[in-house]
Amino acid sequence: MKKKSAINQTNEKIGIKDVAKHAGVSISLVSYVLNGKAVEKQVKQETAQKILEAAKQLNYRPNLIAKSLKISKSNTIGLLVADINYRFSSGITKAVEQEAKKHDYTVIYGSSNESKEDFESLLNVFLERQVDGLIIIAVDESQEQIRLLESYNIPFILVDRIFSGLNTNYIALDNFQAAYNATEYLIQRGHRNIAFCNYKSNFYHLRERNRGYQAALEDYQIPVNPELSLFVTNNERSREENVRHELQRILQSKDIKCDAVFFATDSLTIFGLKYIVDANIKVPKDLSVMSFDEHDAYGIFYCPITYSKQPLEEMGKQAVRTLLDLMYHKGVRQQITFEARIVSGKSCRE
Amino acid sequence: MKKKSAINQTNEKIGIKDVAKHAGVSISLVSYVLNGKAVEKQVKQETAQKILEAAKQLNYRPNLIAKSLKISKSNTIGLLVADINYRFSSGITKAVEQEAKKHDYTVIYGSSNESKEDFESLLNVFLERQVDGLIIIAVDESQEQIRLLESYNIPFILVDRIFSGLNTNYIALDNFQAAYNATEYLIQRGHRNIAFCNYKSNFYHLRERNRGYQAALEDYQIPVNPELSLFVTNNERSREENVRHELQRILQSKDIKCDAVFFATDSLTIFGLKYIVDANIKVPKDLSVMSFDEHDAYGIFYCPITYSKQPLEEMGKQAVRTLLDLMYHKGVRQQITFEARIVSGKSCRE
DNA sequence: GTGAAAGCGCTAACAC
DNA sequence: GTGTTAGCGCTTTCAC
Repeated sequence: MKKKSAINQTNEKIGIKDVAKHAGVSISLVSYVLNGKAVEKQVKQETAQKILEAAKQLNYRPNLIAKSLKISKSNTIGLLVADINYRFSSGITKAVEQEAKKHDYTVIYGSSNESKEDFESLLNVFLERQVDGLIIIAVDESQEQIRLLESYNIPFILVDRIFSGLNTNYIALDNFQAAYNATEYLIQRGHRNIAFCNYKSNFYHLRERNRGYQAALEDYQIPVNPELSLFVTNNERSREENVRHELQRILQSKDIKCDAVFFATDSLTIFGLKYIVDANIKVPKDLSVMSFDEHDAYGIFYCPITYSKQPLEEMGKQAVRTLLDLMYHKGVRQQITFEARIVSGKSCRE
Repeated sequence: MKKKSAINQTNEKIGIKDVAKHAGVSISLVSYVLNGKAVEKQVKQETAQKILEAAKQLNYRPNLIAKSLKISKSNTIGLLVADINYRFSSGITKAVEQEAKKHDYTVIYGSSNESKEDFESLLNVFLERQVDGLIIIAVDESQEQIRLLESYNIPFILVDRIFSGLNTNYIALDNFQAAYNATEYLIQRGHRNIAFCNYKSNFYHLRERNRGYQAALEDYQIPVNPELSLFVTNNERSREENVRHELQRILQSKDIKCDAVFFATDSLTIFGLKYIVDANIKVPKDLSVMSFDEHDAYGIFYCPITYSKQPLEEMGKQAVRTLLDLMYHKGVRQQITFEARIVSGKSCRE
C-alpha cells in the first residue's frame, strides 16, 4: 500500500491528482490553473489560490513527458552537430540553446563526429523522441538521409553545410562572397600572388570558398595560378604535415612568387602559422596572412591575424527562430544567408 | 475520416496499433517482438516475421515519449554545462554524448552561462522532463540548488566544480596535486621565484590550485612571496588588462625577482602570452611558463607551452558510467578523482 | 502462443 | 465554476 504524506518534499512522485486531492478540487481545475488558463476558464480566484498553494506545498512538478504525449508536442528541438569541439559548432550550440530556452524549448543534443552512421542513427533517435524540429549540421555524404527526412513530416533546417542538389531550409554563410571579399581585401592591398589553402572536400560550403577566391582574382584580371591553390586532405594525422609541405613548396621556391596566403578555415590557419613561425617568415613584411574564421589562438601570434568572421550567434539564433516559424507555418521554404565580416588585424600589409 | 494507406512512408503517424492490424495480430505481440522479447515470450517464429515485415513496410517508428511515460523512465541524461565555448565543457560534452549513446541514452543539453538563475531553471526543466540522471558543471553559489537536488530522488554527479561543504557524487581532477606537480616541475628546473596567476574565485577547484602551488613551495623550503601571487578578477571586460598589469608589475620591477610564471587556467595563459609577446620577453630564456590546461593556441606561440593536461575524455566517459551505476544501484557515494599529466613543451628551462 | 484491457500523468471536450 | 472522462501510444498482467 503506497502512502503519500500530505507534505511531501522528496519521495513519492506527486501528480496532478495529488494536488487536486490536497486542494479539494478536480484535476481539470488544477490543470487549468497550473497552465495559466485560470482566467480563460473562469476559475474562481479563491479556488485558483488554493490550487497554487497545494502545488507549492506538495512541491508539485509537472510531468512533461505525459504532457507531451497528450498534446502530441514535445517542445523539444533536436540539435545535431558534427563535432562540438569545433568553434563553429560550440558557437552555434550556445546560441541555439539560449534562443530555444527563450521560447520554452529544450535542446536534445547529439554529435555525429563526422560519421554518417552516427548521423543516421541520431536522426532516428531524435525522431523517435518526437522532437518538434531539427537543427542540423550535416556530415559528408548525408544527402540521402536529408532527402528522406524531407519526406517525413518534420521541420528541419540545415546550418552551414548544405548540398547543392538539395532544396532544403537552411541557414548558411555566403561563403562565395566571404571568400571573394577576403581575396579582394588582399588584392586591394597590392597583392597579385595570392595563395589559397583549403581542404580537399565535397562540402558545398568549402567549394564555394574556392569559387570566391577565383572569382575575385578574375574580376581583377589576375591570372589564377594553379600552383598557388593548395588543397590539403583533411586527415587527422597528416593534414598538418600536408599544410607545411604545401607552404614550403610555394614559399621556398625560387620560381614561384607568393606574397599572401588566404587560409580557408581556422584549423588550416593554425597549421600554417606554426609553419610560418618555424620557418621564420615575417608577417606581414614577407607574407600577408588572411584567415577564414577566427580562433582564440590568433591573439598570441606575434601579429594579430586578419580574418573573415562568421556571425555564429546570429546564425544560431536565426536557426531557432526560423525553425519555430516552420513549425507554426509549415510549407514556406526558408533559405537564409549571412554575410561574413572582415576583422582587420595586422597580418596583411597596408 | 482518417485513412491510412497500407504502405505509408510519410504522412500519418504509424503506431503499434497500425502494425498490429497490418500484421493481423494483437498489439501485445507487436510490442514483444519489436522489443526483442519474441523468444522470451514464446512468440511463433512465423508471427514474429510477419510483425517485423509489417513494421518495416509501414516504416514504423516507436514513440519513445509514450514508452517513457509507461515505463517511468526516459532513457535521458540531463547535461548542464557552464559555457559550451570552454574547452573543458566541449570536451566533457563530447565524451558524455558519446558514452551516453553507447548505453542507449540521449542527452538533453543546457547551458547556464555561469548564471545561477539559468542554472536553477534548467535544473527544473530537466526534472520536469524526467531525466533519469544529471551530469552537472555547477555555477558559483549554487550550493543551495545542489543541496535541494540531493533531497530529490534523482541521481546526479558534479563534474569539476565541487563544493567543499557538500558531500555529493563527483568526478573531479585532483587540482591540488596537479598544481603541486606543476610547481614542483618548475622547482626541479631550478626556479625559486615562481609567480602564480589565478582568478580570484570561490570555486573549490581553483582554490585547490592555490593550495597546490603553496604546498610545493613549502615542501621545497621556498618562502612563499605574496608579491608573486597574482589574483585576477574574472571579469570579461577587464581580466585581460588585469593580467597584463600584474605581470608588468612583477616582471618590470627592479625589486621583485621572478623567473617563472604558472598560470592556473588556459585563458590566463593566453592573456599572459599576449603580454609576453608584446613585452618582448624571451621564453624560456628570461621566463619559464607553465600552464594549467591546454589550448589550441599554444602551438603557435613561438615556443610550445608546457602544460598540465586534464583527461577530459576519460572524465566525461566516467561521468556517464558512474551515473548509470548510481541509477542502477542507488545509494553508493561515488567520488572519483583524476590526475593531470604534465605535457612538456619548451617553455620551461631545462 | 495469443489477445484484451488497465493504466502511466496529463489535457480538454463535455456535462452539469 | 466545477467535475467526469476519454484517450495520447505504449507495456505488461492476466485470461484464454
